[in-house]
Amino acid sequence: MADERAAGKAAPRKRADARRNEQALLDAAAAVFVTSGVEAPVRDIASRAGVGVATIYRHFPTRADLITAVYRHQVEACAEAGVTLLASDVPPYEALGRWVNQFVDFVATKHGLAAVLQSDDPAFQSLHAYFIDRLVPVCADLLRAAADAGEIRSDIDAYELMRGVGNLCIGAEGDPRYDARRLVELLVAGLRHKP
Amino acid sequence: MADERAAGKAAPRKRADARRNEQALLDAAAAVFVTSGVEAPVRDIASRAGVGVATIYRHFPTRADLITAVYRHQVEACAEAGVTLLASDVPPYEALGRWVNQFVDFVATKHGLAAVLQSDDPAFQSLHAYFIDRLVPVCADLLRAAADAGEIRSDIDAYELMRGVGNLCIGAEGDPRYDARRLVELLVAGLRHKP
DNA sequence: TAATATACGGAACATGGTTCCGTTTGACAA
DNA sequence: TTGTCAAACGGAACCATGTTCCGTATATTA
Repeated sequence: MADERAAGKAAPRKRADARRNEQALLDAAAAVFVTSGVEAPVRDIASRAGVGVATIYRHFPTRADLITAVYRHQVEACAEAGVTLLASDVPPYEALGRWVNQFVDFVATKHGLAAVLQSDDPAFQSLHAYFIDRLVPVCADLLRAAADAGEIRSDIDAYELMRGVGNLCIGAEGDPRYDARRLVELLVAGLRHKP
Repeated sequence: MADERAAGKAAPRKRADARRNEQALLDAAAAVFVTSGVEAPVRDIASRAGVGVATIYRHFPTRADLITAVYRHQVEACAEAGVTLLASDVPPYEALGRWVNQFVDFVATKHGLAAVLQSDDPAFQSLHAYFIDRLVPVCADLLRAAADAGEIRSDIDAYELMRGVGNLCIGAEGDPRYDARRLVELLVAGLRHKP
């Protein structure tokens, strides 16, 4: 957060139009993501924001940066919710289950987000990394607590679980026969079977 | 299988070069899929087969048709293995588990196949449909047998389970920290928890 | 108000799927 | 064997999308 000051140089104030456009882009992207999914054409986002395409790249060097920026708040909220749950008096396994459900509710409602999170397209690597960096430690804590309490098996890695849950969210929209929540519940229930 | 004869008109024998090219394309596609994944550029497949790109579309109207053709044998084998397992004296839940593992071994080793199976790109819809049509009924039988034997809960649909398993296979290659087999085991283990 | 760095827009480029069209060729009959 | 022609072919052309470049416009500050 204090990165630029830490670098020792006073942060040169951005031009007003630049700040305005950045916000317009975030708003436009958020709106377009809702209707067309996170893989919507860049041009759509640009025109919705009333700017040229280059302006997107000027503010968000990679597509992943834009997506990250749009969802940053929610990812942070999710991470914090995990910490809160862990500190609460909810039993560890239930805390884990609730937190995972919250994560699923977040991801599964963002059209295409889950797919892009697991995509091996290098353009999305940093997005994947951000989610992993931010959420895996939280998940690990919840997982450890439940394991320590003897409620679940202890041979599953938090990274692996997060990937699995993320994968289960793929295509969760638009197919009434597929309910990601139910499958994630199944997966989490599987944790209770000690090997 | 007897479709063209059923239509009443004698099947006009294809030209020799056409048959030759079709086979060359299947071979080339199989080889390219191994090295570059099923989303390899069409041009790569064409040049590997020594034909022009249009020849691909002439033989396989959609990309999905090509992929289907390449993997048809293995999908059939998988379906038949399920039938065999069901008829064997392996206990139903174990039969289900074994069959699912076999499916995972198949899908998770085909780079990009799992992702494409769940893609909402209409170009791949028929591929998705083929897998579903062929495998869901088999899965349903195995699932029902296990449920009837009281070994698992009975509120999970075969379609949903197959989608879940397929999803868990996404990105299974190239990430040593993610083992699709282990997660699928977890999911299947979750079936034993009666709700 | 003038000078300049900053930011901008849209054209241009790269890549990949798909279609079109003029040319080639296999099959068959004379 | 050769002539005919529908079948099949190759690759250029077309379209969509991500990304970069460059000439222009403008916010800022002196």
